[in-house]
Amino acid sequence: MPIQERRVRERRERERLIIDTARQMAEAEGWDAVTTRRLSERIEYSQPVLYSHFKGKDAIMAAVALQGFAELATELREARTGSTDPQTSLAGVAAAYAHFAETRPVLYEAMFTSAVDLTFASPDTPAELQEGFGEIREAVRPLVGDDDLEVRTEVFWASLHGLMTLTRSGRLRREDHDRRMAVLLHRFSD
Amino acid sequence: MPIQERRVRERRERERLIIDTARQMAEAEGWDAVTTRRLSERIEYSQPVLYSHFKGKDAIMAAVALQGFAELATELREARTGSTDPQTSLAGVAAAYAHFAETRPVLYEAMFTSAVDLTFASPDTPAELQEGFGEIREAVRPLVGDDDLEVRTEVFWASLHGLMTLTRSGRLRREDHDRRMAVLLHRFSD
DNA sequence: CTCCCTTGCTAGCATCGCTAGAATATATTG
DNA sequence: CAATATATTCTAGCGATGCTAGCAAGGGAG
Repeated sequence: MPIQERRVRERRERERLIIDTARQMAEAEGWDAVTTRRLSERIEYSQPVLYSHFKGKDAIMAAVALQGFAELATELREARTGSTDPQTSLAGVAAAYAHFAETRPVLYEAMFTSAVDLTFASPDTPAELQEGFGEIREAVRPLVGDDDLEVRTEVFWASLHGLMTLTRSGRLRREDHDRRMAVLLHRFSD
Repeated sequence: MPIQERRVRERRERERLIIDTARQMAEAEGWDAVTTRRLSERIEYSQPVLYSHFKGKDAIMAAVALQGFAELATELREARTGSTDPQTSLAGVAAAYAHFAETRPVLYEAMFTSAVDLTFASPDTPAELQEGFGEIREAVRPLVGDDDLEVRTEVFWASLHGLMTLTRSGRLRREDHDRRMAVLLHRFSD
């Protein structure tokens, strides 16, 4: 019976609509403006349908965050494979990461300062999350070898993350961004 | 007329009471549990008195955050001056920073993930904020000299910050913390 | 045609940050 | 001392929030 199929397809499409609309609203007006009421109004359904798809608002943000992780991973991959020289490759990855955080602040916020229910470093970690970290790791590998690769990657990533969050919250002057990136890259170029 | 003096004194004491109570509640139950209603109940005053002292809930959190910056600064100073060897001194500062973030998560949250209205790197930056940064800078100075001192300090601090925020949100396995700290210190020890 | 079960809706709960305006206490006058 | 003026604090309520119970409509099965 193809009716059932149509149903599940429509349901999937509506779930996608919820995620996309939530993201659009957040990018246009910030996450605070994404209320369940306004979101349900925008998708032209009532509030409770949101809860038939997601456990709550946090779960919707987490779904948007997952999209963000996927996009970040592909952009990091492009940056990494954009050069054969390990130095430039790592610099490209770092720049791509920074560019992502700066140009998609709402996505970055959902990915890191909220969305606590997305587990990391765990067997059931979503693939999108592991990919992004993997790209950074593969960019770091040619420079440091396999010794402490995982740990070094974590520190490099955390440094990038710290730089971007402090920059975005006004803790670091934006005009010195390039100099900070240069220092960071120099520190991690054995 | 000493009556006026008593008044302003009592008012100062009540303001202190608000801040201390807010902090206690946050440390006991998290910031979400610190509502204006519950806070006013705890200090045995009505809600509007909070608004005669602070512009809003954010301002109360900012006041708590300021306490946090002061405490962090003194702990960093103790760690820095605890050793004459530059290496151990910097390691001590880093460990003290990490210890602060881990043992006072609620304070750290108010200081960094919220409290946006506290300006940094600005002439009107509160002294408490500058002191903390200053301690890190003075710990970094013996190792790197005066070249790019400011920028290098910013990167070192951001790395610490990134490590702790990612750890606290479950993005980094806690059991590898010491190894990550070792890597970070090694990276910044010329 | 009737029953049923899925699906979506209306309406409402509890709570939030915040505030207008009444009420109470304190101080300053006649 | 009484009366007015001035702070100060409270009661009550506004407009939101996330979320949910319980009802109505719709299509599929017998």
